[in-house]
Amino acid sequence: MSIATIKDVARRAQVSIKTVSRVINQEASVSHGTRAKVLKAINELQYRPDLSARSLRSAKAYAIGLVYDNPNAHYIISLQQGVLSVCRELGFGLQIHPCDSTQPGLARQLTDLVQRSHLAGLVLAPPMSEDPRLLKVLSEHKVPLVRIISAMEDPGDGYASVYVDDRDAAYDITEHMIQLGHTRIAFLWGGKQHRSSPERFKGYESALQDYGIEMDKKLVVPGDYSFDDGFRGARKLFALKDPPTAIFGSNDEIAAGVLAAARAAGLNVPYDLSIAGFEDSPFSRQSWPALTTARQATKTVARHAARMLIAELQGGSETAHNERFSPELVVRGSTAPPRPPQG
Amino acid sequence: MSIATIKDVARRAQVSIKTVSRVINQEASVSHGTRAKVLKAINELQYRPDLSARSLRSAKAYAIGLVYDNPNAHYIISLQQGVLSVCRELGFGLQIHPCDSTQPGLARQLTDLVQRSHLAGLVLAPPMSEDPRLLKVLSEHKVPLVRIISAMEDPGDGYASVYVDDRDAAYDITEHMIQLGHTRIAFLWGGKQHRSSPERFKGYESALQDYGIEMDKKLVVPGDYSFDDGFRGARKLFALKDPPTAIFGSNDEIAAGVLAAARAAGLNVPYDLSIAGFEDSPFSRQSWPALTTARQATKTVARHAARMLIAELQGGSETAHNERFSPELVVRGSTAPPRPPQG
DNA sequence: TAGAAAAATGACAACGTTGTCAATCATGTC
DNA sequence: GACATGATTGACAACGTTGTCATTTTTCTA
Repeated sequence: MSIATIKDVARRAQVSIKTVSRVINQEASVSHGTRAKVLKAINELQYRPDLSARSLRSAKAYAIGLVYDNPNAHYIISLQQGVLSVCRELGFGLQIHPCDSTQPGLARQLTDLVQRSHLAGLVLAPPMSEDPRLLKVLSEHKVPLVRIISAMEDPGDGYASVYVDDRDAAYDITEHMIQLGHTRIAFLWGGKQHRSSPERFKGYESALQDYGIEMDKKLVVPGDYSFDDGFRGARKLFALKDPPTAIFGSNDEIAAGVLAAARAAGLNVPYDLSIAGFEDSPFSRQSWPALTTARQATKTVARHAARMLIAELQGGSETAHNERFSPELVVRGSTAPPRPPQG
Repeated sequence: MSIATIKDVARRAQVSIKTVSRVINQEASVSHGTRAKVLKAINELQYRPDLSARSLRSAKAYAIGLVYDNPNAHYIISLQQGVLSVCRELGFGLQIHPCDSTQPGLARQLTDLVQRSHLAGLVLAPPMSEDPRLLKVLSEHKVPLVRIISAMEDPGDGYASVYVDDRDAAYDITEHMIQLGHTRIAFLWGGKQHRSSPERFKGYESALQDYGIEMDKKLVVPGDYSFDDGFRGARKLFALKDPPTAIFGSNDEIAAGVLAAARAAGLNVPYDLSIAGFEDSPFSRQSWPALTTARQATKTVARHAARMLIAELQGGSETAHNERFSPELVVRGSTAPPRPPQG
């Protein structure tokens, strides 16, 4: 049994190939009877249109690309799931493109990808979505795209974006700790490459400010979005004369490092030390105690990004509108009121 | 600036399009001078061959598919990374295809995928790789594929496979606990859908046997590859009159559940209870104590699977040879000798 | 140096689909 | 019943590439 083409269907249904094409593409002006005949033939032959031929001939595109560079498995899978769910819904294909954001030829690589694979456009995850130079090149090549970003004021050459309000959520987490009674709250920074890092810091900063707590610079530690930096940062903090009673790690992985360091130091979390993360990764649910964190809803965010991209292509609306998501505070067992002063 | 095609290159290099095609495809019999001229033109025009046109015309395929249904983010990312690294090396594209292994039309869906997207073949992850009915249909449709499996004797219709020796590794883990001095070692099962579950159990079983330890059926608990089942299973075990001193969870997620249950019950891991998992997921490294586990090297496995698939296509060797990987025991802080009997 | 073999090159069809445009058919109007 | 109108259908080119096969050029042999 060989593979059926549109010609085979046309022959069997006794119509022209163009008519079959019309039925497949749900174009108007096909009579009821003809459509039925064609559908019957398609069914009998188990015909499926060839994607290469289709995208070769047609100006329309039938796939989008998802571009990311992020070592975080859970985040990426969520992105993929979100984008893919929309793609399946709307009959689009998905081309994943993990890459190295620091690689020099990246812009070129992406324009090539779009061109060679006839992609309708790209969904860009951080940190690529926040790289002005990259965006400029893509814009010059007129590559349609939607950005997933974490800072509102981020310049984007007029590109549509899905904005995840990290600052707001970081504020909530800090506020939560303050309301528990903490005043010595440490902050562990995430990677400098990500726009989300300063955003989360700003949220932390302004919560302290709003509650009249002066920021102690010794409690603010630089680092990357990694377990090891969390571990190391926590040890530095423990060694202080006046150590913090709460630590806010810029993401769950950092918080995991802090948790490990706390346990290694014999500290009882949350009674000796409160810990919060950011992301609502599986780790945050499965650790003991489970981590207080901010739920990012990455899947939903990705879904919206994909939908916006496709809508933009089809509707052709020139107004690059943005959408905003605010991660939601999730309180779990890793945060509690500080121990009352010994006496 | 519009997009350059092979014609533009041919015109600029003053040769026929066929010659350009030959240069691109690195065919023999192109003179040195001509090749240089063509390459120059390609460079100047930033020409990149169109993948649709290429795969439409040519019988060769330029992409493979990766099929999985697995809720485990880390596992999937590793698979993707492994397969993708080979694809990039050899100039292939990758089509990911997450799916539901229990869905009725799956076989059809996969043959469609291969046909419509001109895929050269598929890499099948568990549990699809272990479903005889699915394999039968794919075999009938002559879909080239390589399976990633966890049981040697698994029938596969002559398909090549990469075999991960879960039984062996489970034996090692159990042996490790026995050598620490444990005799009451519990086993928490993984999902029934996965062939790996009975394999891991068999490894556990035969280690006990080899060391002359009689298996206590009360210490063997059914479940799925999930945190919750680990948590619940552990609580059941703790409630026994004579509880285990060590628990072997069929994967790291189960072990995470056990760890949480232990902490909730006030048990000190590893001194009151040893715990081991399976997979070497990030969790196992980041929990406290870090989990003793078996490193699956999924990335390497995936890389080999992809390489085998592509080699099979190109070499056309009919002998479906298999490859075997044995996960490696990783001893971390979650296992220790049992407490000496209280006196 | 003629002739043969081998290497290099090109003309053209073909892959399976959709776009363009013309042709045919059905329907309604007077 | 002739004509206009709009709905339905089909013939054919085109998308950008590679496969086939013929032709030209170069190299080797005697």
